[in-house]
Amino acid sequence: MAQAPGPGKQVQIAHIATQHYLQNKTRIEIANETGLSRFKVGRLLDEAVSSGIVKIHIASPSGVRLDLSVQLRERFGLEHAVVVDVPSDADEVIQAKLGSTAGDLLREILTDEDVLGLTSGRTLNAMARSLSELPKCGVVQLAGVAGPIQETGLEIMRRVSAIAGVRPWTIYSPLVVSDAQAAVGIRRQPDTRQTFEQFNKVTVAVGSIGSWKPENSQMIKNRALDPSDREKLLERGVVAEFGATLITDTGSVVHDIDDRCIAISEEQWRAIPTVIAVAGGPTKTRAIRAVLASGLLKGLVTDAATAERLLGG
Amino acid sequence: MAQAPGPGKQVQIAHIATQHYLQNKTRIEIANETGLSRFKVGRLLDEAVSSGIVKIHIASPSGVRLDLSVQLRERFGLEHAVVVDVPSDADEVIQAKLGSTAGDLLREILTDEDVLGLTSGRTLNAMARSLSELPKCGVVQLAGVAGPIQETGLEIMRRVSAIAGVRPWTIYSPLVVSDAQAAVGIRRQPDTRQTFEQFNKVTVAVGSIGSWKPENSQMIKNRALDPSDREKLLERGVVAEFGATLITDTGSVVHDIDDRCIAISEEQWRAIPTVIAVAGGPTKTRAIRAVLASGLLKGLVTDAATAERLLGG
DNA sequence: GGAAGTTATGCTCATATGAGCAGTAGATAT
DNA sequence: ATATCTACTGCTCATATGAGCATAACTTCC
Repeated sequence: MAQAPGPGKQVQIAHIATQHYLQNKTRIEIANETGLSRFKVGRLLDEAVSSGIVKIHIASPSGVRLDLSVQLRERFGLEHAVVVDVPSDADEVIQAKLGSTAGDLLREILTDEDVLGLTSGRTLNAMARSLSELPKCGVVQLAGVAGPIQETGLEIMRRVSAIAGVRPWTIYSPLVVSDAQAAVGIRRQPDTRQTFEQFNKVTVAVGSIGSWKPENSQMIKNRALDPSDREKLLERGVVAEFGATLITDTGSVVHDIDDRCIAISEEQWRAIPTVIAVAGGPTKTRAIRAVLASGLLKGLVTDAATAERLLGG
Repeated sequence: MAQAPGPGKQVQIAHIATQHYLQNKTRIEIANETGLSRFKVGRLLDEAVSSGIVKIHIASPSGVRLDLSVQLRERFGLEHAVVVDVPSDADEVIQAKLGSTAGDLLREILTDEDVLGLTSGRTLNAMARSLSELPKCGVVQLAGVAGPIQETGLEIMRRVSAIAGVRPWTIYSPLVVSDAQAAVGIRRQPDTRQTFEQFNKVTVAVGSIGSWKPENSQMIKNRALDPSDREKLLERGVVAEFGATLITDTGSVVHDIDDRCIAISEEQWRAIPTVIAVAGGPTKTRAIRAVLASGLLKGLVTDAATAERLLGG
């Protein structure tokens, strides 16, 4: 019956493992130097790993949590998952870090043949602020203005298109309006109509996620949604919004107010090859999980604590 | 000009490295699954290691410091080097741990075709106490009694030979005597003479190391050595003793009192295929280094702090 | 826009390695 | 001491991999 190896054998294994794993010697070279057969060297190397003498792990030398990123990507079937450590749980700090990370990811992904679509939000504002260069790609606003005027999609659009060196396709409208008729009127305006016509050309889209439960969203605060609207939507199970697309815990899309939103539709999201959400923090976890469940996403940029909650649940 | 990879590429590398190093997939399997060439997968795996994304290290799951053991073995050209952590720097604690580790090593190494030679000392006494089984090998005492009666080679000999199930070859004599004539007389006694005749049959020897500078030695306290003897030997550069073999910092053996010692000679040590010293602690480091420099040793059992001092200096 | 320099890719062929197997060695039971 | 069982070793042959090279792609300079 096999026992735990004694100290002498452990040191022998460690010595052979050092030569192979740290000094890149082949099993045959090690066999020649030690007088053992290459089969025996192979078995000792297998034992080095199975016994825990050799430890191999994925480190994160640059601040990107590669271990969590790989797990997130496999768990949720994503093409891009980037998880970063953040220095604090404050929303502003998380948004700044996620924004700059998303900017780094975009610089890697985009070519001048892409058309970039953007929603609004503070995280995307932070991303826009961190960017210093982009290829000369198209830039399209995917949704009307959700929040207060100093953090609007307009500012994001201005910055990003200036860096890319192109004219932006913008939407001078709120995200939600009072009724469907008003929305029809807005969509009919020439500039807005032309921007909407660009939606089917978008190849890479980046959006932030709004949380309805717990409430951490610019859209839910929009005055065009009165308290009874909100109540109804919450009763229908809405916990998240992505652009103006409302999503429940199970990933179902709620279409109740589609006709009065000035934004990309669910169907149009699904037609874009690469859709990346940038979101994090304790209050956003449920909403992120809901959007992941919807199948809309091909990518996610988030913080480590959120990734752990997503992976743990 | 090559830059640090962006987050997307880092995650790609981490994903491929996870599949290869942690899930044991071949480069060809990974290439098939990712659509990359096997050459590209190979290059990314190389980059995973060179960039620090993959970390491989030698761990010590069992308490034997394998990393230090391998370094000691390579640095000093030893066949056996075993380094263990000890819970404290107290001599008794170090001796107990080193003794039990030496016992584990002996159990691994010895067969019933070996003849085991032993010196005396508290560390070997601890080793003898830790043993619970040995093969039926010969057991030979290599040196007379150096220290106080309750920690003599006699006790070690009794225990070890009882465990091995054999009659021991003993030496009922002090390690050093007053003059060469007395030594001749002692060596002429039948039992002692027969034990000396066994020295050339010893295949594995284990000894502790006495330190003369700083003073931590049973031998130096022996009354047969008067103060002027000690003074002279210290002036000759003696810093260590192994059995009764006196050694300087450069590894030279001092033969001044060989003729009045009842112990194995330097020449006889050198004829033994496997010689292992068991010693540690702050006061023994210089002495251990000296004995290593002598070339007498094929093995060493020591503690981690001592190993670090030996490797650092 | 074209030339020159640099970086990256996929290839060939020799070498390294793995998996299943037959034979040997060691351990246990009688 | 012998028989039986278990563990270990070295082998064959198919597959995996590496190193140097030629070619392609990309970047920089004019």
